[in-house]
Amino acid sequence: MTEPSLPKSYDAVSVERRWYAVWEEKGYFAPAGKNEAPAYCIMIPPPNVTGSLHMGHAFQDTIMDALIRRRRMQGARVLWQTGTDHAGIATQMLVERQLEAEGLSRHDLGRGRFLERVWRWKHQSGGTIVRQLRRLGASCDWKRERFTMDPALSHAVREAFVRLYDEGLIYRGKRLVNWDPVLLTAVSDLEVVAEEEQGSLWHLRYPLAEGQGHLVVATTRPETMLGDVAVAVHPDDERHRHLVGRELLLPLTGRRIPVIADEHVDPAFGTGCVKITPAHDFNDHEVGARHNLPVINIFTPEARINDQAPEPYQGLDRFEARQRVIADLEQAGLLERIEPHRLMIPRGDRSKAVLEPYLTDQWFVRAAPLAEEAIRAVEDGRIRFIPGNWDKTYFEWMRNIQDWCISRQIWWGHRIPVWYGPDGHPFVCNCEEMVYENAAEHYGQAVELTRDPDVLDTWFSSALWPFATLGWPKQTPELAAFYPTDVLVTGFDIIFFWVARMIMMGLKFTGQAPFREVYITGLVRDGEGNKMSKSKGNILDPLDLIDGIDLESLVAKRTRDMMQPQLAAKVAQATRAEFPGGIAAFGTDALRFAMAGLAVQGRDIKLDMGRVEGYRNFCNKLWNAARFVLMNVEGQTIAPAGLPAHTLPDRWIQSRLQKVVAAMDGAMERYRFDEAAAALHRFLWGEFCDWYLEMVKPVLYDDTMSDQDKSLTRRVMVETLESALRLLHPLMPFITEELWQKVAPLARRGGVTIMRAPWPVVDGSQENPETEAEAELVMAMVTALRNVRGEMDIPPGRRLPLLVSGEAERIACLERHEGLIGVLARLDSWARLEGAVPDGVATAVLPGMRLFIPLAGLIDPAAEIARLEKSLQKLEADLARVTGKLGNPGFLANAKPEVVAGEETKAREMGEKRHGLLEALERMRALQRGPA
RNA sequence: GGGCGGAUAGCUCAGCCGGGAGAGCAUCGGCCUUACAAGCCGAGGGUCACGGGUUCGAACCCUGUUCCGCCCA
Repeated sequence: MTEPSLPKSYDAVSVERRWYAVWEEKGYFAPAGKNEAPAYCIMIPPPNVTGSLHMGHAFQDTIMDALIRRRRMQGARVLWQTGTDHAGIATQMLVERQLEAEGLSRHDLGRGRFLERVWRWKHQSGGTIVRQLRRLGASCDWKRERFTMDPALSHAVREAFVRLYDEGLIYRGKRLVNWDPVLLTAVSDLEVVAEEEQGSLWHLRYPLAEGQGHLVVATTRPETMLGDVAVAVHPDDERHRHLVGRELLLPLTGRRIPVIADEHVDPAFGTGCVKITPAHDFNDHEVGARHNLPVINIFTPEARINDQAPEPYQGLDRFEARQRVIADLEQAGLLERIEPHRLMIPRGDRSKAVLEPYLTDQWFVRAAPLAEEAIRAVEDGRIRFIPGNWDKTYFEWMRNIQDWCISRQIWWGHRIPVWYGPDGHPFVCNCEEMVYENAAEHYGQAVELTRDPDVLDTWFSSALWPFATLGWPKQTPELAAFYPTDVLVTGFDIIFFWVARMIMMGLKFTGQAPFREVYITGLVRDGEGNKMSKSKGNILDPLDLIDGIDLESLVAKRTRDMMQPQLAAKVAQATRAEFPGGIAAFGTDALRFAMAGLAVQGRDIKLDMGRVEGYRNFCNKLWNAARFVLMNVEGQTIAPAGLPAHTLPDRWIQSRLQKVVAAMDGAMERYRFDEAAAALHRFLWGEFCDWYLEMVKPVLYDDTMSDQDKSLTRRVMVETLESALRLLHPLMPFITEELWQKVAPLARRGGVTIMRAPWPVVDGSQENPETEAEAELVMAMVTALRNVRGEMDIPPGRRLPLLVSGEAERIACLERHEGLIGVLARLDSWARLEGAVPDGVATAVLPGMRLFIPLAGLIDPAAEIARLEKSLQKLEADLARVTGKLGNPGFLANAKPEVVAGEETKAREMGEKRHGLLEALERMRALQRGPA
């Protein structure tokens, strides 16, 4: 052994920083490999430019990076396309908040200067998340980083718009849309989050216009009565049928409105009479259209009452108006009652403002025609969801798809490429100069044009991401090489927002689905299973798990900038309870391995900190295993390649390595990252460290072993480790690179980085079932002896004598590996049992052999009896089950022959073992009854 | 109301085609054994939510029920 060349424990932080910088600087992330090599491409779901890294990114990016690194090692030309999106509303809100702090609004600056200001923000602060992404070890090609507002992508967006417009797939129309009265923009259906909130159901009396009597309507939004144009009842509703066709006097307005019959009314809800406000309710809008009713808009864009309502209400905010309307109705004796009611309130996903259905001119994508092909692409398997059942969700949405409102009344984003002539005639063009030419041609003279002020939904540009980032609409070599991409890795929460729309746009503009597979991940939740959110104060920052964080900083971080500051104390308390010592630094590799280990398909994952810590320990274990290998190999002779291994441990570990390579490939191909992590963990810790490195010690340290044997073992040891490092690299890039740099030369493997080292392939010539069986017997003997030692409280340092009896081949095996077994089981000596079993022995029964430990002084008969009885009890339960099965004629007749044979073998071995245990028990009992 | 998923050891989760219930963490006992105490050796711990069915045989397949979560309306 030489002086250790590695520190005694693994220090993740220094290693990670160093290697990432090297990789990036040397350009290892860029596509490489020969042109004829297969291409492999993953598009990163572009994170929001205002965002910062969260657990969802850590999870998904780990998976993407693992896929990417493995393919790269397999020799593919690999591109992980990265970038960010411009997050129209979020970014604009952020910059507007900054302006607000300076006492300014965007209108004070004007559109041009405001946009300059946003760009300035982007250049200064927009890179947070991509810097953080690097800390995860993400091997994306930063040289090709894209932003959805880049000139090239903006060009693609305009081009897409124009083409869709020309085909009639984009149109402008006055429609009821979801309107955000705070942000003053329309949003799409998907940006509405409807949640149940406590409200009231107001019962209002509407008097008949002619004669006595009234009718009672129930509403959750009394203020909208100012815009009522009818009251509807169900045509079959006996209670109200006689009123259909009559007129009501709409209170507070003096308007006469009809009572109509409509199937849509639910007679069981409220009073069975529904007020109809077509301008402010999606259902009412349809009812109104069916009955040719007028549409009376009573709101300003800010959701204040406009001049369509009676004067006293004008200018009131919608919530003030509600109070006022109720008060006035009550005064007029028209408020029958108020009951508490839970209802769904639609809020904007960014502003959290209560949204209004609001009638405005907007741009829409006609989605149904695009959806048709997108549905087919999944139906016929061009695109496959993993897990498969997500296709149901996709189909359901696609088959009921609504037109997509793509215009936003904000400034930050891709401005709609439409200009209007003096008479309002629209000119749609990708290029501003051309538009004026077209207009001049249209009008026969040069004219002034006004550009549409709206911008496009950010998701419109994201939908083009897979091909726009590769140069579309130009037919670039990148597009030819990497499109369609191979797999998309993303969360189920954006299947509609993004996945579905990418599929539609990809098919439309390239004729090909943008990816072949879609791996859908679950959400990362906290240890209790709660969704992580700022307001709950349960966010865990991946970087805090990597670098560690002290308690006070964590508390401060979680309670900073809370939307509801009154929750801060609670959050602080919960945080102190959950992380009394803060969070330890686990390192990126441990975090990544945990993410992979938890990545079970079709299920959200609860982040188990114990697991992350366990894998931090695994890193250290690996580190020390490598340290041990290096200590024993550096500066020593290493057998030449090609010389076959011949010791049992060497041949065993080589055979096991083949199994783990195959397991790893299988798991990765099926996107079973949990299995991949488990296979590597089991092999490295459970086999390589626990057994192989221990079995190697007798070889390396025994003076009677030949130099050639030792040099062979050194070679196998270092080769196996080197292969294992390559297998582990996709999940743990940093520690594997650090160790590989030292290990690879000793394993005579060239190359500058493990990133570009070849992916291990199964070598059938090293698979060896006989060796594995022999090793298993050796290990079984060692385990049995350790078990006796542990159960009988025999000090670990005490060397044991051993007597054996049994089948000749078993004993021969012991004889062949006596050195190995002697060291592992700490034997003093062993001998074949001649004659009767001596008194006072502890017994272990293995298939085909019995092990006796004659240590009269150390063996407590009572303890040994207890131990044997426990073992016997367990055995008899199993044996009963097996004999029961074999005694069942149905089983013998129907079960597969190999199953029956297996059960018979089991029964034989168990019977034998039972026999041995009973004999041992009898001997101990005799000893206890009367010492001779 | 429709759809999807979940219920397995104290906790977090595996368990492929039906054939002796597993891992990590936690717990208990013993160890500074010459890579690693972030470690080593050993042990205990499960009515596989509940009922019915199919089968020689069910954690697994079918069916019903309960509870939990998510999505859509």
